Amino acid sequence: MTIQAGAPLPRRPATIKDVARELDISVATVSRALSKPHMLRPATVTRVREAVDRLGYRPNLVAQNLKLGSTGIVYVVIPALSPFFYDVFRGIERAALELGYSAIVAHTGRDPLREGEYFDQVACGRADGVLLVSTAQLEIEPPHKHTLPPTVMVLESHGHKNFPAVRVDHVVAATQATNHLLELGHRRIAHITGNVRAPMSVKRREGFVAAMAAAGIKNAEENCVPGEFTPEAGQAAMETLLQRPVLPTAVFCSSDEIAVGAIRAIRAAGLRVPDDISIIGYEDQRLSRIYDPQITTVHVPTFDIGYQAMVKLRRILAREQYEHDVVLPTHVFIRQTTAPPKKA
Amino acid sequence: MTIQAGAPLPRRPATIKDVARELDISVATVSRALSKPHMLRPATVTRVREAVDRLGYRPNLVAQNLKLGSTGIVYVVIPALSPFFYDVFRGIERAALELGYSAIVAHTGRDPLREGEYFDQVACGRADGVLLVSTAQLEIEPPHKHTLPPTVMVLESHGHKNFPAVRVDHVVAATQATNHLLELGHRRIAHITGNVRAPMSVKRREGFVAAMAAAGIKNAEENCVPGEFTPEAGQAAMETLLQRPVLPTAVFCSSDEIAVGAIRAIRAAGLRVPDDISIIGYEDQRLSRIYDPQITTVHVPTFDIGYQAMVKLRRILAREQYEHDVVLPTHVFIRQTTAPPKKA
DNA sequence: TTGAAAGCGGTACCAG
DNA sequence: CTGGTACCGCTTTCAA
Repeated sequence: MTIQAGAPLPRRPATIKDVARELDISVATVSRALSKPHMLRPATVTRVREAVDRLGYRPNLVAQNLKLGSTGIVYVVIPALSPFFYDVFRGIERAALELGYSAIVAHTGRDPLREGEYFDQVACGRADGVLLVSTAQLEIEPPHKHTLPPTVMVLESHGHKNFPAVRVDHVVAATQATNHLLELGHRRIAHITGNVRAPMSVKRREGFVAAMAAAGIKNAEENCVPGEFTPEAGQAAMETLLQRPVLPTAVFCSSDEIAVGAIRAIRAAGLRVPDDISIIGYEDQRLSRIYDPQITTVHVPTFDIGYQAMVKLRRILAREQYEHDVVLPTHVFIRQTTAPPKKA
Repeated sequence: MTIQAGAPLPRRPATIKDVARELDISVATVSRALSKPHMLRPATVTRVREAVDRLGYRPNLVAQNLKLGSTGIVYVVIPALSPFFYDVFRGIERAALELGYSAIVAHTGRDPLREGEYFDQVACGRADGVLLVSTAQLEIEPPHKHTLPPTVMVLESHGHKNFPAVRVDHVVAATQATNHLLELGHRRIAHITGNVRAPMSVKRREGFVAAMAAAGIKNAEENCVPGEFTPEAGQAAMETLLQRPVLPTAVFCSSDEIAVGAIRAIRAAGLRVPDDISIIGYEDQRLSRIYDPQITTVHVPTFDIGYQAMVKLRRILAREQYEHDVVLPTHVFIRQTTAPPKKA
């Protein structure tokens, strides 16, 4: 076990002045050699480059930001690190790369305080804008009202602030899921919701109930059982459902993770998916493809959402025109967990 | 569809000067009222606070950083956003919170260039240090040699640079996994490796071969089939294994995702896990608990690794003593995919 | 207790 | 083509 003494930090980094002094030229020249080489005599540029190498000089970005007033960074603020978020982030990142930005993930753990902090950081010049990825209720603290940075909502729209958004319509998507089940011939369809405090959960339930009503099935509310966005909650909710005197032939789960839990419960009860009960998930997480059986689910175009959100943020920053609210379409991806109901 | 005109960005944020002018006092006083109120007459402090509120003033962090020379931010640089990374990050975050830092995720997509860029950003004052989470081979570009920022490696040690690290010993861990199988009575044990370019893959294989040799089974190399860290690769590798004239009774998979693929292949062949073939994974990803059956795996203490890495980085930044290389223990978590071999 | 001013490390304008 | 210098917004001596 090697104990490291309070080791010296890397020595003071070279500054532009060091380079200027080394070459006995002005800092202005050094600065130009680096950012606008075409303005200088090639020989000068070369000398500067060499000195820069020799001294290991790197421009201090903080100073650069301060002077320029922009950072080329956007904060991607997310409530929770979830697999669902991957693809969204990939889309953001792709666009950021193309547009010359760095996208940095700021995780809040659903803590409104930290969310506020990150907004502050951005408002205070640490980044140029924020992409607010929402999968749950958001609370942006009032203190920031004066100086909210350029923001676009990703996945959701925001209840209170009227931020520009790139999102999907959960009501429509839930309707699609329900219709898929209906079209297979199911009538006794149950729904396991996500965390009811999350607006998306209530919208999905809303879509479910509406689709059922449109098919002539009233009081579908009674077929809804409250859950959370975890396999454990899905399992518990499915167990409740399995106790009822009359079993559903299909279940619309508010997320893929819930679906995984539901399937486990069904199997534990000695029943089979989809033979006895069909299951449809939501989100099209990687999990739904990996799982055995592969889960039929509502695909949310996460990559595109991320991509377009970043593009929109750029337009805002560049003061170009943009569409305030963009809604992307969802689709049902049919895989192995849905089938027509068994003939009784 | 509402087209938003090139909307005005939030108006120029108030600066410390605005506040000073508003109150007809000096900027120094404003600065002090905010950071060292005890130095001022309480009345002054109050007046300043009010003006700050009124104008919506927030100190510009960039300017503050420039002056103070530190940011309170650490970059968590990761090659790929993976579930495995979650818990590591949670640990980092917990420690960061306790120590008064913000941990920001910088994703490189395994692109050495971007990795270099982030290092630069930090070296150039955008953050105080970096936690380099490695799940694969890393290439830090030479140009940064002069001014590498304070860095600690997380999960791995670095082949070339001798960064301080908090990690596990993959050779030992692989030995544990293999021994578990051996102790159950298995002798025909196969191993599906991860991407062979990743050092961790070769270490795991090394541990496997060593454990087999120690049990008197020579040439275990022949039981190794190359894969990648994905379910698809795991499935393909397992299919290869299933073609062999004599089947293994157990398979040590280099990751949980590989295990998932292997299980799929086994089932597709009409065999059962663990009745016909036992499977052990590695990493203890969330997936291994969610999956049905739950996967026996080697637990890597991801949260602790993250936590301790952040603590170490703080010590480095504070110029305190620290242990250069910290190795945390791993354990086999026995779940549902391993059992004694069938009596033939 | 408060103010004036230097300076953090750059960039860009204005001269020459 | 190059140098001098003001300035970005803030903190912190040094004086008053």
